[in-house]
Amino acid sequence: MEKKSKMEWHGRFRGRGLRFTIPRRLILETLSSTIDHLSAEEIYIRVHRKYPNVGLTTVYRTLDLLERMGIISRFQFGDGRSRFELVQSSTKAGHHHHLVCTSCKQVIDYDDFVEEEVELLKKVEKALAKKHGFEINGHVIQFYGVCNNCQKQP
Amino acid sequence: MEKKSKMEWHGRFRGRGLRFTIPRRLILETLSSTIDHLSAEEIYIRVHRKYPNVGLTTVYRTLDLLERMGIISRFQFGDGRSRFELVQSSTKAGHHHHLVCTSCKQVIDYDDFVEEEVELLKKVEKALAKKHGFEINGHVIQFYGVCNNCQKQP
DNA sequence: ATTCTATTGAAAATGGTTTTCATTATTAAT
DNA sequence: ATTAATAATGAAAACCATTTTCAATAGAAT
Repeated sequence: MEKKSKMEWHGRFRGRGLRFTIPRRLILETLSSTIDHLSAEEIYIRVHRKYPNVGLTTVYRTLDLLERMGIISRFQFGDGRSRFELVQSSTKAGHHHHLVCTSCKQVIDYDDFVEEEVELLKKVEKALAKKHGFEINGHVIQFYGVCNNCQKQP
Repeated sequence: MEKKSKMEWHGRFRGRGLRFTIPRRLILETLSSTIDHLSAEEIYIRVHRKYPNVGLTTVYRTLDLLERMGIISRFQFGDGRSRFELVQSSTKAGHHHHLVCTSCKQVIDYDDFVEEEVELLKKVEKALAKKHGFEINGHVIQFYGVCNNCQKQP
């Protein structure tokens, strides 16, 4: 599994004439080994612990690249920074949507109704793609609210 | 309609011990008179044209306030700045969702399937609110893709 | 008109992200 | 393996949307 995805990744890079470097591998491994929604800086810190001569700049550049390659998704939850996770294709297990507390910024992944949501979204996506000539390759569903804990403390 | 909403707004401010000042009125009028998703700076420019001694700081502060009051919604389409529109309650006409071109950043409002979407979302919202103890007060549905025009030019 | 205090504008500070540029490292060819 | 070509990197500086600070101003109740 480790090996397999490593080779998969390597192939996706080489296929585009890109190099599968150490920083790129470490960033992908970091994202693979957590369910959290990490920010660029959080990824930098974790990568940096294992391999101290990786710079924050490279993390930003790599995240942009991975997003353009369709390997990771970028989310904005309202705390002023982008957060990233490995793409969970909406047709596969693991795909989820987000519930965000606008007060403490915590994010809960939910998948309770994702099948239903995705089913509808696929229909909408198809219609919108046709109507507006778009090539659609992603979606976001997010609920915003105030979590249990934040409701108590004013 | 102009007068009516002006009085309505005035009431909502006074009800919270807030003042309905000239900058606040102008910002609300600006948002009322467009269907665009304006950024803080775009709002500032428009307000500034009519009333040059309104500062950008005040625009930011007012937008934060209006969002907290539930009068406007903030969206992040990925171009690095927040964009705002008057709240269109999901139960009322005018409510729409967004289709975003990740290349040129254009945003298309669509309402083709919004009734269906909102119906499902209400069900999900209720379940999530109960399950996680959230008080949910908003949602985002966005599709991301590449528009007709951007597909042509590499 | 006066008082109280919410609100404001200007300037400075903040903080996430991007750019610049000289250096390094990966790959394909030798 | 070496080498040549160039993709990728790190550090520092630049960038830019947003926030903070603070003294001055202006709503609203009296």
